[in-house]
Amino acid sequence: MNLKQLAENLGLSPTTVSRALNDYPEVSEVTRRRVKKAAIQNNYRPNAKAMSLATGRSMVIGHILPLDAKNDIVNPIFSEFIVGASQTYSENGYQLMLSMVPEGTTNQAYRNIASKGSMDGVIVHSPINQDPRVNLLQEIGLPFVLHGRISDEDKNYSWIDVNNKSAFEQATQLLLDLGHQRIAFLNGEEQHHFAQRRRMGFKSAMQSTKTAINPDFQFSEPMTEEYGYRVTKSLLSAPEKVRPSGLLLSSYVIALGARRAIHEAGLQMGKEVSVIIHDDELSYFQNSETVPQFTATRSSVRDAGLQAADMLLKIIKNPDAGPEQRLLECRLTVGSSTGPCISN
Amino acid sequence: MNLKQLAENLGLSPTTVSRALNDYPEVSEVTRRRVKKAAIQNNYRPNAKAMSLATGRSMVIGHILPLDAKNDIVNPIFSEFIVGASQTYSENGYQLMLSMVPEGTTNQAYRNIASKGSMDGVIVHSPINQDPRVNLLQEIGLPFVLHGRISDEDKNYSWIDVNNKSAFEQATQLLLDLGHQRIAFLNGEEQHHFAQRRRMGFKSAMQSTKTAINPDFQFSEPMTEEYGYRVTKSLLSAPEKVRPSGLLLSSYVIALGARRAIHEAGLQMGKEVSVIIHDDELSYFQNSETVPQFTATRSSVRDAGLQAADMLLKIIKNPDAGPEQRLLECRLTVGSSTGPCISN
DNA sequence: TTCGCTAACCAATGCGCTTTGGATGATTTG
DNA sequence: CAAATCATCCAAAGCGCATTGGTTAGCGAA
Repeated sequence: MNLKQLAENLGLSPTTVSRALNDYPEVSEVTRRRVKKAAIQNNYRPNAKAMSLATGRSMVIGHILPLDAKNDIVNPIFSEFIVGASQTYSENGYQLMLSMVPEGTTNQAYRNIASKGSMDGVIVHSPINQDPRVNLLQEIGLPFVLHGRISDEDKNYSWIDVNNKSAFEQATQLLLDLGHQRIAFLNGEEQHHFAQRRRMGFKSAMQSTKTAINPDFQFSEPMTEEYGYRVTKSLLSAPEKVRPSGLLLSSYVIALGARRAIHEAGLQMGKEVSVIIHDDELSYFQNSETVPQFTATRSSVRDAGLQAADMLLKIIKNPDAGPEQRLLECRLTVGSSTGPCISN
Repeated sequence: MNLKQLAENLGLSPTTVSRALNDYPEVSEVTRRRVKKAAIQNNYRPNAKAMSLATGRSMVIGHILPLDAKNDIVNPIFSEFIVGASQTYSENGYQLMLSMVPEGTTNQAYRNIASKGSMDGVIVHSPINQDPRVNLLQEIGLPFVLHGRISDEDKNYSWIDVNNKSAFEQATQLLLDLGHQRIAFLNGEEQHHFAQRRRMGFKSAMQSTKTAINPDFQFSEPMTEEYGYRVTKSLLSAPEKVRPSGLLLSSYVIALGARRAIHEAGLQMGKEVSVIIHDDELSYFQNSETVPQFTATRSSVRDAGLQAADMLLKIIKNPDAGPEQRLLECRLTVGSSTGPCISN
């Protein structure tokens, strides 16, 4: 059933039917009712392709995800972000398109997307340092919001980001306040800007208290369970007075591995080893205990997705408004994985 | 740059340019070369909407994900499945569209999708028992592949599924062979067919060896870490001779919680408690140890995604070929989380 | 009565592409 | 040498909608 057929059924012109359905004023109330009723009865839905060809808007938002050849780990937080975003989309009649772009073909892929005209805007995930995609998208003129940012004081494009520096500064400070001096930091890959900023926060807190940073306690790898396990195990094999008493972990998944290593070493979190993590509040990892298991800097990635989508739709609706930046602050909540240092 | 402009630039008609680009034979080789070169130089890409309006094919595959209101946990395996699928898509020029359908609006949502004509086919995720979506899609006439199935011997629609029954039968059998009699089974929600079939496999192995199934050891909940922790902790609080000596866990995430409870109880996997899990081989949980940590029935969900996409594209290409079913067998690999029963 | 105005409708065009059904000149065939 | 064939191109229609620019009838005002 298409518009033309529906119009014929009703003895009206396609014009009038179209206007009736889209709430234009040039149609009498009686006719509008009749048209809308018939549309529902006949299960009529406008053809999205025809509509977008006629209007120029596709009502589709793209989410673009770089896919490393050697290390194509799906970011577990990505799916959570998507859930938040898709809530915004469905409320506004938008669809969500997913593009996994293999490393190296970025330029081509983005130009493809833009000139094929199948998306009204995109959200760019996992930016890396010096990410060329921002310039590319600006050049192409495709509305976009970055999840994360690519440099410090960039005000000329829209992004939403967690205040990673502040979060890790606070987390480190808490460990220091608890008396921990030997702090190990298991970060994500520092080609990602968020990881760099976490590193900055860590350094800042350490330096402001004039605590030495042990280079042997610094790590930067993809955030897997195995990474957390392997490194923690190795760290804890040293004598008590030498090994780290505090662990700063960049993700829940790393923490799962670290927790395993700690348990296997016969130690307890919050006693011999204090652990602080960054927690993106993934739904399937949420615990319902009264005292949270991990002391953590928390920030809902689902909410970030929702807000990012909001920002993008706003840009699309009003392209002349300048770019917007949102910095989400974390809550540092104390759980049972931290306690005073007992090995000094 | 559109087709018409490109044609004008070249002094050709749009018809000829279109045919040249799409490798129709009615164009001379010389002209074809010239056209293709100009297309690249001008960064020309055909407008996807116009193309699909003209051809009737949208080159878009939808992935449909039910979103429970009360329990909208994003299945962590979903994103892994998507990575596999999108590999197939990008090789074949398809795009991936994601639809999260809130519970209750399913019927409307699917009809929307179909009549808007924005997708050439869909992959349906997380089917539940008596899922009405299969009938709905067949009635609508939209090509689809089910990830999972909804009943035992359904041969009249296409699906891809892991042989859950056989996997859990084997896993249970291994525990039994190791001397475990008191086996706890932490399953997923049994409104999902895969969970039901796992239950069947478990029962089958228990019954064939005439081992009693303790109803107090049977669970069925959303597969979270907290679930694994809470239930395992409670189970292990019973005296050694009474509590389960073997745990059968429906997912890696559950196992993470169970492992935590086991460690906290001062016990070791493979010694006092044997654990077998089902492992979907999520990339960020893969361990690189020589002996895997968990004894598990393994099946790559990424590969399933790749194959599901393959099947769907085949159906779209050749709609008259009958439905196809693929049953993926698991590998039962022995890790360090299982050992002989020591508490009988 | 005539004019202008408004409410309510419609015909026709265009979005950018594919595809059908020619048209044209060159080449081959009997 | 005329007829048939072929290679190569093009004009125009159509996909399903939104939108521009009418048209018509009915009304009140002058």
